[in-house]
Amino acid sequence: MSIDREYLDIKFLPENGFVRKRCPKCGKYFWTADESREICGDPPCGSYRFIGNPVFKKSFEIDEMREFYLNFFEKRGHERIERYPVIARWREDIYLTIASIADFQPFVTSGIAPPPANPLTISQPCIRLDDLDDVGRSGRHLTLFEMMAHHAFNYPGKEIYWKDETVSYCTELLGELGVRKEDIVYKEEPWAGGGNAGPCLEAIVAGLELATLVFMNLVEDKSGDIEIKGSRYKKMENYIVDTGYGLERFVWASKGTPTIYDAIFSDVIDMILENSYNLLTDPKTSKEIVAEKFKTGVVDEKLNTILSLMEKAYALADHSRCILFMLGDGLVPSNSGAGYLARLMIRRSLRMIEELGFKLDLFDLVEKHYKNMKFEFEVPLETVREILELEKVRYKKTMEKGIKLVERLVERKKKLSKNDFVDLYDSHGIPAELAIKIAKEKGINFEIPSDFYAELAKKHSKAEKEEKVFKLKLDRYPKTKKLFYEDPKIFEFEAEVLGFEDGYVVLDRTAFYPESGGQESDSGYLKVDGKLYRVQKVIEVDGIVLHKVDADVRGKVLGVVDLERRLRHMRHHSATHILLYTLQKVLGKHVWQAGAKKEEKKARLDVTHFKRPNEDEIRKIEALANKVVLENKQIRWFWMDRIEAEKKFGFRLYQGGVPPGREIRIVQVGEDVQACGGTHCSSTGEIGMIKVLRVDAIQDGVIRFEFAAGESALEAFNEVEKTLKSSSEILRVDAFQLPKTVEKFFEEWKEQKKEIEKLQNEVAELKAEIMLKEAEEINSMKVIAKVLDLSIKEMIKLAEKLASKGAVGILMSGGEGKALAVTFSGTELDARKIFDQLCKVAKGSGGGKKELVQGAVEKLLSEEELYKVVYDAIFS
RNA sequence: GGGCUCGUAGCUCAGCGGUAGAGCGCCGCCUUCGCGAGGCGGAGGCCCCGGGUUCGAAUCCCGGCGAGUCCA
Repeated sequence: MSIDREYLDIKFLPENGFVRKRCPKCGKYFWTADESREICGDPPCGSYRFIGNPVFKKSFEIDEMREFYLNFFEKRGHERIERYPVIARWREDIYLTIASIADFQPFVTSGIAPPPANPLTISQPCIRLDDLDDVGRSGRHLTLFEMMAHHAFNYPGKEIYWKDETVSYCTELLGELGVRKEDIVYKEEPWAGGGNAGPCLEAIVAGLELATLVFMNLVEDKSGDIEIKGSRYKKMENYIVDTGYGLERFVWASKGTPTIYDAIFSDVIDMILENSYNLLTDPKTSKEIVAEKFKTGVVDEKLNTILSLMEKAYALADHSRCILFMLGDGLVPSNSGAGYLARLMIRRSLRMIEELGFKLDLFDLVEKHYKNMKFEFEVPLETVREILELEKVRYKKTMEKGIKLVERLVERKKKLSKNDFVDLYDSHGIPAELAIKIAKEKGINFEIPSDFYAELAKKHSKAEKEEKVFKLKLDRYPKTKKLFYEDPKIFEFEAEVLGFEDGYVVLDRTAFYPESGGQESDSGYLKVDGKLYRVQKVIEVDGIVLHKVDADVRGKVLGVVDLERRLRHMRHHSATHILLYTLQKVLGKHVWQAGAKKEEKKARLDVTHFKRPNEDEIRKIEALANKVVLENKQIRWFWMDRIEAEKKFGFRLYQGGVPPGREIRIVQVGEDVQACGGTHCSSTGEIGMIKVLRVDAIQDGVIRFEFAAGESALEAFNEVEKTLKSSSEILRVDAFQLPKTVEKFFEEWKEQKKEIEKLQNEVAELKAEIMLKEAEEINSMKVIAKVLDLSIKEMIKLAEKLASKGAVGILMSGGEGKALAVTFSGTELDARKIFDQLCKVAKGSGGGKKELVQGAVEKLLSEEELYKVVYDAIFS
């Protein structure tokens, strides 16, 4: 069925008096029960008609509206589901939760895993930063909004409900709120997102799109036969009701306020207006000006300043709400990755606070939202405060530095090029507007170059990286049986060779652990007919384990895993779980794994945290981790249904990434629970001990812990001890005296260096005086030509003194395979000319200035020869 | 994940192949009844670290460490 025809089989619509029309303005089809309606009414084909004229029979607050909605669907057989975090931990393809359906992609929507309930209803907070610039200005854009939804997941042979019921629910819900069906427009608008697509009806009331009813039955496929918004899709076996009802829009429609912001967080807006120095009018007047704009679309020029500030106040109210969810759900601000989105929002807010002259803190607004919203967050408000405080300090520092930079630039160049503007923003974080303001204060006026933003965009548009694919055809092999999952302590096994592909042996079963989850692969050997073949590397592709071996082995083999290496990996892997658990305990719930690697000699764990832990914290972390080791807790692993595991343990499971499939492997180390495919010790005691080796900030917001467990820890200790010992032997002091001794030596070294310089200076002065006395005089110039045994530095010093006393000449000293030379002149004669003359006699090169030249020549000359060079230079 | 910028005196920075500099701060002296201010003098540098190129590197190239910033 073509996508256009997908709408024709919805019986509910014609049965209830809806007719299909085509909008003459936008050319799109829509359904209406009002026979006189000609246009779809969706802006720009129509305008908002509910402002000052609410469309519901009563006005709702956010909490009431949400409860009304969820209750409506609960009464109709849907199970209510708790919200998911706004940071999409269960997804690898997006950072933020952008829709309620995102909660169930990709495993539920693709049919691999069952939904947590079916049908279900939820109100999911979502963050979208695509229209960031419109927030505050348009009156309707938000960065964070709640998408209320009901979802039904249909499978072949098991349908819950489909299009008819969905449209019927929507009509009924709106009816209960007081909207006549004649006032609803269902507009046809194909939908696509997150790898899925399908036909969709937008429910529009009084010009406002209140809900989107998506009938998701397509999946992205390069060879698919349906094209939507530039991508190709094919039909899915299962089909899903994916609805989205904008909670904030419902509240807005129920109140009819000038903007959506006034409807949902008016008290936060009041807090901003009442505390902003730059908004000189009283809040009431300011609001009336805005109301006027949205009612008539016309604004008095003189009020533009107030309007622009009001837009900022609205945006700030919005941003602070978004920040609360970002930080509350555990996002740590950073200069890269998902954390940058948090920093972006915080910086925008801080800028607006400055522009408004808001005298309270960003945190005060965040706290106000927190108190209003009654949401639960994993990260405590106190941590949010600390993070915001740090970000504020950082921002101020950047701005101060930037302002000085612009001032210097303007003073020196007296102008700013387009490149300067681009560079200031891109490399130093100074927006063009600010640069212009600073330049103005310096008395120089600029405009933002017209193509400034285009230039920025150009700098950042780069070709997409190519996909890395393993080219081998492995379809014909069955998935390898993984013995290490049955027992991680199987180190010898018998297996059958199934094939040999490009240097890799495929077995029917294996105890070799392939590289994954940051754990390096096993090594060992395969024994065939008494011959040994080294297994150098083990990888896994689509469930098939590949063993890198030099020879094409066949038949039955005995596999022997390198025991020592594997045990070390297991200790490091179990230790990683303990360390992460400890870090979350000591530093807080915002700590998430950002990467990990387990090797033979050491392991490393990267986690999100907003500042470098101090020495005390590190020792505390280390001590607690070792306590878990000493308690010798049991380590267990088991397979579990993915959705059930998520329900029971939360998304904290997905520290090391999101494993595919319906069932996931859970590893429990003491109190810590994670989804993990690695091999582990059977109890924490087997780890022996955990020693933190070093702690680095690999980027803002990400801290790297390098550590060693078991015998590797011992080796690490030995390494340090060895270094300490050899150092202390050199200095002939006890190791404990090293810091004091080294400091003493360093100080002495510095002092002596100074002393030597002083003495050299004095010596040069004396020598210069003697030489001057002995100098020959030609054309009333004192000429000196000497062969000495001095370093280049000493000669330069000497030459400088001679030149300053008005002499000219050459100093020369032997070097390895060459001769060092310095020419100098305290007269009109150019020392470079003397050096050029010198090079005519002995090949060499050098350079300097008129008074002093240094360089080297091929051979050492005699003093007579040098005199001649100087004469020639004088008389040529 | 990718791009860009920066590491030089206690601080803010200049220098960008040819003997390490400025302003502020610090110390001493002069001027003053004293303070402020001014004048004169001085101390204070592994020019982030390690390689390379070069007769010569703070300066150019490569690698590392540290800081900052923008984009996805």
